[in-house]
Amino acid sequence: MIDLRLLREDPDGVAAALSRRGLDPADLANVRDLDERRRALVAEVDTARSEQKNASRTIGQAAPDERQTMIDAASRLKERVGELEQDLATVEAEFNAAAARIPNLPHPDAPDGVEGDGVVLRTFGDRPDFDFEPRDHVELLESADAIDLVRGAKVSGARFAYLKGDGAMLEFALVRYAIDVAMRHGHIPVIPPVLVKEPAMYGTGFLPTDAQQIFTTHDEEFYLAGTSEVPLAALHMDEIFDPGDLPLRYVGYSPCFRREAGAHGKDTRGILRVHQFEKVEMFSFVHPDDSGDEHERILSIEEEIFAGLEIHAQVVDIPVGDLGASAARKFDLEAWMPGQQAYREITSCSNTTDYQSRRLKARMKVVDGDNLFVHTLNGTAIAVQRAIIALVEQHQRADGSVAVPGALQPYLGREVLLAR
RNA sequence: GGAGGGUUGGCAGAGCGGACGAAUGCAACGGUCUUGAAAACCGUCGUGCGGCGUGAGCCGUACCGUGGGUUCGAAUCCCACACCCUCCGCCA
Repeated sequence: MIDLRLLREDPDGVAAALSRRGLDPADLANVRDLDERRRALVAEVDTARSEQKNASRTIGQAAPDERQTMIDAASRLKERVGELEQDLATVEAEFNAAAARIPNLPHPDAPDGVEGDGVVLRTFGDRPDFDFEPRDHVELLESADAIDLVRGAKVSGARFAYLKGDGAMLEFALVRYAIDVAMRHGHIPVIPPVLVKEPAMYGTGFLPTDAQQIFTTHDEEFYLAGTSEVPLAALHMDEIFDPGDLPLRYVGYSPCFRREAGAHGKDTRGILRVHQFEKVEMFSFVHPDDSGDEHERILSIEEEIFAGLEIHAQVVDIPVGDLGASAARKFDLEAWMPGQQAYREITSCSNTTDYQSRRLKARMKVVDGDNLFVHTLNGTAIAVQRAIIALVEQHQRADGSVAVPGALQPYLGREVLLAR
């Protein structure tokens, strides 16, 4: 949710910022109009209710013979209140629906452009240079029986896979490695629920905008979280932090569910884009002044994790046109994938400023003045399936086996993987 | 799945139709006293929305699990749902 006070005070500034990400100015004008109508009606309702309350208050002590006329008068005021309340409810519902669709204001430093216009800030690690024809992850994993895509499709359909043998063990190792790094940086480990109720989805900004991307249960009582960002953010919904509680940092491990509607025919090979994957996700609640620093901090942890895995990747500043509804700024790590000869997204970290906290009502106590909405940030520590692709493709050897990077060896108890 | 009990401010806990945003205690915060601290005493002490001063403040309104209903008036009465606790069944 954007800041309505800011929209009232500086409508042109807000419109200018949001036009960078392609919002129709008419949508914003509509919200402003509904907000004004809403406020006018609130004043009317409050006044009417005040009159009604005063009228009924005096009835208690009134003499018996006066009571009936007073009750009649109060009844008429009651009707008036009822009518105005209905008008208000209608306008408020319209207003809420319109306001919920306005995305967050982009950070001034976020680059212009749409998907593909990202700015590469830096790269790390060495791009592997093979003296043989590199295989892609499907060949590498299938030939070592570390993955079963055919039976994944038989049981669950397209975009599902079994990880087995070394593939399964690789997941456990990567997850524990990533959690350990995040914990070293003060993040509290969490296994969150992944079936969540509607308020958690609205609160984090995935609804209403990304409805086509989300699985629901048959009775539609639950939504399947597409990332543990959802239950981690909602963990503190409707709460007021003591300033001493912040920063509050978590690292969650959970499966992630995505419909991938509209991605038909895209990335159909292997496990790059699947309906269900596992992810270790960092999440922070911070003082509003600190979110810029926290964003850099989370990004640096991601770089530490992948540098430790000796994976070559680039850091990309994502353009405003490619931001999710709740993000003000986003950095992705894109790893080199020899099987595709391309850099592909393996992590993503976003500063959502006060957009989620405003919807979730996660605030911070302020002694002199209004309580502040905290800022929230999220970032991938390990997206298991994509990390596996980058790892096996970059560290593959001529015989199809994979050299395990030093940092992962203690977790795997092995120096070589996928050997036949 | 069956039976019963519960849900009130940060916590504990009263209130069961008429001035209740809600007694009281604890915690917290400010002050007096003290060399300092404790104790004692005095005061403050929820959140949202709307408005005014847009400065600490003031006014109105809403909120006693959630949503409906009855009533001139609901924390208090009625209905539904959610969650928590206890017991039985099932289960990892």
